[in-house]
Amino acid sequence: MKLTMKQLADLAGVSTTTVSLILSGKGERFSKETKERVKKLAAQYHYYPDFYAQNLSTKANKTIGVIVPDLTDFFFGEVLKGIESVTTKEGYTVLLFHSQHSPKMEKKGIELMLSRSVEGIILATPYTLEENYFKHIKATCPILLLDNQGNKREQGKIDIDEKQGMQLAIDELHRCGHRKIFYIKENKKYYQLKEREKGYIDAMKKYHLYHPEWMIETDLSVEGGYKGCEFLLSQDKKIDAIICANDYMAIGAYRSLFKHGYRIPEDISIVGFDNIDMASYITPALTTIHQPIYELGQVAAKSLIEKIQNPQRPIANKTLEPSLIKRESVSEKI
Amino acid sequence: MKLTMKQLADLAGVSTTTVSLILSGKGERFSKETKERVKKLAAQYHYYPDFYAQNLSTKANKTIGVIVPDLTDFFFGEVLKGIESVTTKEGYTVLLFHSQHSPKMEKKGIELMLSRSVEGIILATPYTLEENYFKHIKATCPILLLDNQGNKREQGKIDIDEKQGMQLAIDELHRCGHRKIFYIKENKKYYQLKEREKGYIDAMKKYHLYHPEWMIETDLSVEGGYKGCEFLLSQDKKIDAIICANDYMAIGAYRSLFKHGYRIPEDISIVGFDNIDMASYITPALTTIHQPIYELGQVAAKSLIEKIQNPQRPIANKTLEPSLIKRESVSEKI
DNA sequence: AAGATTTTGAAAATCTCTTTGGTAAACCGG
DNA sequence: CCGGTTTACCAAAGAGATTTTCAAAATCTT
Repeated sequence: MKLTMKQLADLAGVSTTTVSLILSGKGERFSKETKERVKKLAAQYHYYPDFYAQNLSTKANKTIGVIVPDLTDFFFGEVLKGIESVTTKEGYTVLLFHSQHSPKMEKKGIELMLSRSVEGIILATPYTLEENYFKHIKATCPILLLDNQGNKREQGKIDIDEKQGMQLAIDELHRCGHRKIFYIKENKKYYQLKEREKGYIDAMKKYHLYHPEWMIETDLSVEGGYKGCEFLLSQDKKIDAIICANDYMAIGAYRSLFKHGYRIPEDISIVGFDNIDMASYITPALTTIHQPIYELGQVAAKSLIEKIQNPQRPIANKTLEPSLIKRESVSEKI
Repeated sequence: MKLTMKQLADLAGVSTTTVSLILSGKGERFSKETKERVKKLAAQYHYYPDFYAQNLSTKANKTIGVIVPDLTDFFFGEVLKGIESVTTKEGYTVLLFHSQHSPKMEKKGIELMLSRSVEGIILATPYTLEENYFKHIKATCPILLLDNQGNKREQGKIDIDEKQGMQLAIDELHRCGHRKIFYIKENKKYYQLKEREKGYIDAMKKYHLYHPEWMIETDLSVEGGYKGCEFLLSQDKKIDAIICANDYMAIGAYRSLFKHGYRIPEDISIVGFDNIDMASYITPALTTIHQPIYELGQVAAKSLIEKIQNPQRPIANKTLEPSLIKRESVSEKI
């Protein structure tokens, strides 16, 4: 049912050369009539070149591969949007792969990318890649690790300074007069969370406030935040403020606090982490740490495209800075 | 830098036929040594066949194309997850395209899909397709319209009964004794929203409660819901309940009501629409209409794959039923 | 009008794989 | 030891584009 170029050429009474050159805009040298006849027929029959055949000869497909563990996660969704904003501007197409949090799938994704000769890869997953395999990929096409494990690669790493974000949160709480600052955390899943925890510990030590038992471990989800907060309240401790490892957890904490009749921020202050959309919509609006995730995606895509265009130049490592978004969930005690 | 099959064959001292057959598992007829030698070399050099060349000869790529306007929208994200859950089970790969709410981009996406010889297409965008073009696509590969405009195609349409959802909401409010039921709506963007509005009008008429001025038009967003509610409150009318055209708007309405000191649901009841994750996390948890969106994606993918496997059989139209999720935002007045 | 030049378009090589149709060597029964 | 079967492998023909090279026709020069 699909027309080949040969068939179209026969229809127009010309050779495939002619069709190819005219349709790709390189055919000024042909007579006006020929050009128009070919173009008209192509449109009429909805002709479009076969992508596979095209690639086989040209090898320049203006495609970059992006591998993420989970699209529905706010973080990766945002990163992807950032990436797409620059790729579309630069005329690149994104080939997306969804590893579903499985390192095995991730490897499959990389193979998929390589077999499709993408011009570059952005790997936004948190697993460590075997060193040899990484080298092999790098020999084939540029690859960029986004917010990855923190494994000490010499180049091609883009991330956010998570520790700094936690500093910001604690500095603000301290400035507002809070001292008993608890942390609802999770530490299995991602490298980032370990960094946040380190940040908490360092900052609390800085103010001589560090107590290991002020850290509550739970799941990284609304439900987890709820449970963590319930546990905390059950202990009958005096609480000034709670920092949650992400905004979802903070939303869970809200639910628990409301249930027990606490007022936010009058009784207990809350700080989240990530600045998801919802953070500004809940009541009271959540004070949180903004992670420049969209920018992270943009910077990554820019770096990669630059590398594609100048293969000899190395990809610079980049670390972006988070910022504090003050809203309504922290009270000024002083 | 990338090895071709020919190079690998030379390395192993065999022909490309041999390599091809062995690596694709169709080479039992070769000697054990040859098989092992080839496999070992392939692994050692990380060989994988060029996807484009492969497709050029085989034409069976086990890929279906999915076109959505916006990935970050809850609805499309959920649909995509539903689709992927069945495609991966059936061994199909999804080629995703993001039309960014532009009909022009959408056409480009379709062309992309066709030029890559996908075996089928799921079009999840709300625009009407020119009839001729639609026929052309259908002649090339199966296509399925997901929750589309409601344009009267004879086949290949899958959607949700939005009107029924609104009925459910109003029946429940009425049952609970609410009479002054307002509707915060938007009606420019999607076909679905028009259906919801029709559903509101029909159901209100059924109970002889219909007043056109009880419908407030605003944007389809948290911000829009907030503004719509502010406007409503400014009118000093007696309000029993507010239905919002989606959950985001309901979250906006919460914010406005809290600001003015109203209690939900004691003073005013709220019903949302869509059942997004957040709906169960906010306080009070939002009573809403669950749209079987994930299932919608699943049904669509199943239908399409069935069509691919039995091309002669037509795709059945399907309409899924929404359901009421009772939570905490509606009070029982009786 | 003969030779040079330009215009127009076709033939053929190329890209990498799959698959069909072989062939050469080994083996086997009689 | 000869025709027939197996075993183990290869050559070559596609698949549908792009692109270089080359040839015929038209036009220009003097």
